[in-house]
Amino acid sequence: MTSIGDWRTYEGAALSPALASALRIFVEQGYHGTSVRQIAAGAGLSVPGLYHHFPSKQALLVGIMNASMDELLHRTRSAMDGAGSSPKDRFDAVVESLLLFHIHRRDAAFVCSTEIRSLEPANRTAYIAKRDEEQRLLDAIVTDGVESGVFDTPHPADASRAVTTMCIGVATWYRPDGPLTPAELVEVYLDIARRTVGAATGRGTVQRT
Amino acid sequence: MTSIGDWRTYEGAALSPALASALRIFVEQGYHGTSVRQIAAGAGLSVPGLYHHFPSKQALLVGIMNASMDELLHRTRSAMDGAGSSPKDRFDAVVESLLLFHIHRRDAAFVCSTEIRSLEPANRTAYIAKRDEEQRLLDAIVTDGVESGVFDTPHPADASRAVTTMCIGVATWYRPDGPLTPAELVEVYLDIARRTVGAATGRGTVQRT
Amino acid sequence: MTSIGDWRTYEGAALSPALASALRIFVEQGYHGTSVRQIAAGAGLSVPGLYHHFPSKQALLVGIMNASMDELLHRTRSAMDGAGSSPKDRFDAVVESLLLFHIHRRDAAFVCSTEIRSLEPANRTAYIAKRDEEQRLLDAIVTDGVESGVFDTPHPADASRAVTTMCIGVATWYRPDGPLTPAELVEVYLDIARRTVGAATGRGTVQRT
Amino acid sequence: MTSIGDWRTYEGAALSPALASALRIFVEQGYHGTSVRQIAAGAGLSVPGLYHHFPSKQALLVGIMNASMDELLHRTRSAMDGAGSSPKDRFDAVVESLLLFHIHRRDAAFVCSTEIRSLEPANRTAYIAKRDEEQRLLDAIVTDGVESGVFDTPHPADASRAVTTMCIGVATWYRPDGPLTPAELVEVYLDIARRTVGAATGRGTVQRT
DNA sequence: TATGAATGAGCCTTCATTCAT
DNA sequence: TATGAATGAAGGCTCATTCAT
Repeated sequence: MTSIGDWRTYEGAALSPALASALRIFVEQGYHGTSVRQIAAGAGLSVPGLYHHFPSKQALLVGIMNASMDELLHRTRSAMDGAGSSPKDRFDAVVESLLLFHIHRRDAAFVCSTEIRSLEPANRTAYIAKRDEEQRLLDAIVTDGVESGVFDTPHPADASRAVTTMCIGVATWYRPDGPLTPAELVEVYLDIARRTVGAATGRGTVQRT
Repeated sequence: MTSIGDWRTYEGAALSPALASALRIFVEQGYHGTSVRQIAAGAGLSVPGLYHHFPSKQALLVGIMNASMDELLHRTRSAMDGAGSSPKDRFDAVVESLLLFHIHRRDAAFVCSTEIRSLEPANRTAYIAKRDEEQRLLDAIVTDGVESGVFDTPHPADASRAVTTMCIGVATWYRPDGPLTPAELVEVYLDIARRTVGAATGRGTVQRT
Repeated sequence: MTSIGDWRTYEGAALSPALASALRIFVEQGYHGTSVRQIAAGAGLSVPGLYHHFPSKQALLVGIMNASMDELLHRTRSAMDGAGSSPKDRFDAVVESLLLFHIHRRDAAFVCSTEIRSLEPANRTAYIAKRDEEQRLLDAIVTDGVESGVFDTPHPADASRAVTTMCIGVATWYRPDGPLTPAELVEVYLDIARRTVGAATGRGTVQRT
Repeated sequence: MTSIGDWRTYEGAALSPALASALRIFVEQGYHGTSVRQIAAGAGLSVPGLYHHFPSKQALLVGIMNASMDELLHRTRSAMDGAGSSPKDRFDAVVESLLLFHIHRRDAAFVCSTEIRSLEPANRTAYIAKRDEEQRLLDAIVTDGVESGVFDTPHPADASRAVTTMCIGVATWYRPDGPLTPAELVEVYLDIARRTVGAATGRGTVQRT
């Protein structure tokens, strides 16, 4: 759906009513705190009506989490593809992609980071593979940047994970009606992220001691 | 229990059997995914025996979360008290305190960051007040450091939160049998955290472009 | 379909796909343990497609049980008609008919003896009338044989029922790939049945004490 | 409970209220046609109260069937033990034991013969082993009697099974308020059973052809 | 004719909690 | 203090059946 070039564009998520209802309530009450009856009611369906579309409550969670991670992976790859070969540009693209996703798909991203343990083993394995794939995209760029000298950190893997962690954290606290617009948040966090990996910021804010 | 000076020392947590059992299972299954029967069995108690010590399942969660946040606040204040007045030293002390807590109280910290929504409103309000109090301790130091010129970031509040976020994230992935000892992890993350707020690192690793 | 003379001949049952599917699953799981969805799937139909042919699950059971009992009655009457007037010959004919039916219509016969209680009252009444009619055919022959002195039992009604019971029981345990061919089983059970009603066997195996 | 000598004595079955209720309804509606709610109501319990005593609906069925078969085995062995070494006496004892059981434990016996397929695989295997053990007790006596010349049948195994089948069938139709007292029924069926295996009856009812 | 979609009722089971002993 | 027994409410899920298309 998202082709190269529009990885920055978010319109209303295309979740089915059932998934959208499940997502809404999972965010507020968690997977185990949510009843199928609530999900059905939120989707304007009877319980068997809900089961007509999804075979189980677990399938709803899997549907949300896999669709989200697939979208994130797709967008991140698009961002990388459009960013050229410079590690700095590629780093910026991936971080921006992470940030925009966690801003505009806040609920889904929150559930993704919160309900991994609620996935049944096979589903968890599959999901984690995708999540790790996403993490490796950033890892490779950071390693590349350090090796080519444009990044400067003695702990590329830890720095990469720290960047991911803080971007994921955005889904926990960001509010559209808060003080930061998405663009402002991206600017702020890009600055922080670049520092984390030792990419000099445009304004040269870090001096030698 | 923890007096000034030993905020770095962690021994076996002093949770009662009931709280310890609840914590263990909450980590794996979440609050709503855990039954009172499981908790009682894990504590070697009958169900009414458990209710003799705690009046409800919610009380167990409150007990875990409040005790944890109290301990963190206490340790962090001890760390600050022993760090003198330099913003850099105070920053390092608070970050190290955060890291050690999320390493050594990993399960409790994980539940604290995961189950806020499972708290009943009054309990949630009280807990969030403590959590914000902890956050403000770091915020004040960062602001102070920026104003006094030893830190350099245009976004002190966001940087402070980012540092907290990445420290909290440690509880999600740290394993005692992993590649990093607690001391090594502290060193790595202190480096990352200092960069985030523009505190020059000891080795002057970042140059101007 | 079965005319006088071929009451011994069994070819593939002429059940419709829906009835055949229902029968197959009723045998394994019982009427109440079988869902309409399973029946439809087994018949290669959608659920509404199944309802196009049969108005209810109950109608499927009625269809199986009535068709089976009608077939048995028809075959038994054909057997009697071809057996002449001797009570011994008539007895043998009816017993053989019972046996062949419970061998070749094993599944249907099993359901007939097992699911009477699953019939709604009106259907049950109608079915039991047929079943009793079948039983009376044998009862009359036994009584006749006793009165005419060719059978010797002080309990004709009980003996007749015992014979029926053991023949019905064949449907429970007979396996086409077991040690007995249908013809052998008929021979064995005819011997047993004759003894039951005191019809001297061909080999005069029983002596006075 | 039943010691040698009182295998003929039946007093009120010692089933717990839950098992008694389950049995009563299983007889009328079958296992799958019976709801746990009905069983609980019939036992004067709430549904969780029922589950306090039995962990599942299946456990109720297993409880009924295993207890019944255990009782039958025990009574049959007692009957054999008290019957001396003569095959005729031993045969009579086992058949009488079978008959009395199917008269006085009619409901349980009916469920035993009807709900085997409702047992989960492991439970079914265990139950069938007991049932076969019971059958082998009679098989051995018949074989013994044929070998020693007091019984006369060319098909001892089939005759033995036929006897068992007709005794089991008693549970299907016997009514305490019917025309036969238990003692009369035993007399009638003992006569029929003896004929089946070619044991001469006391009154010499069968002649040579 | 055939089916995707739907539903009220009910399934077995478990929940957090209580209370008599 | 500790527990066997109990319960109203709710859990996830499936039932036989219907209907618009």
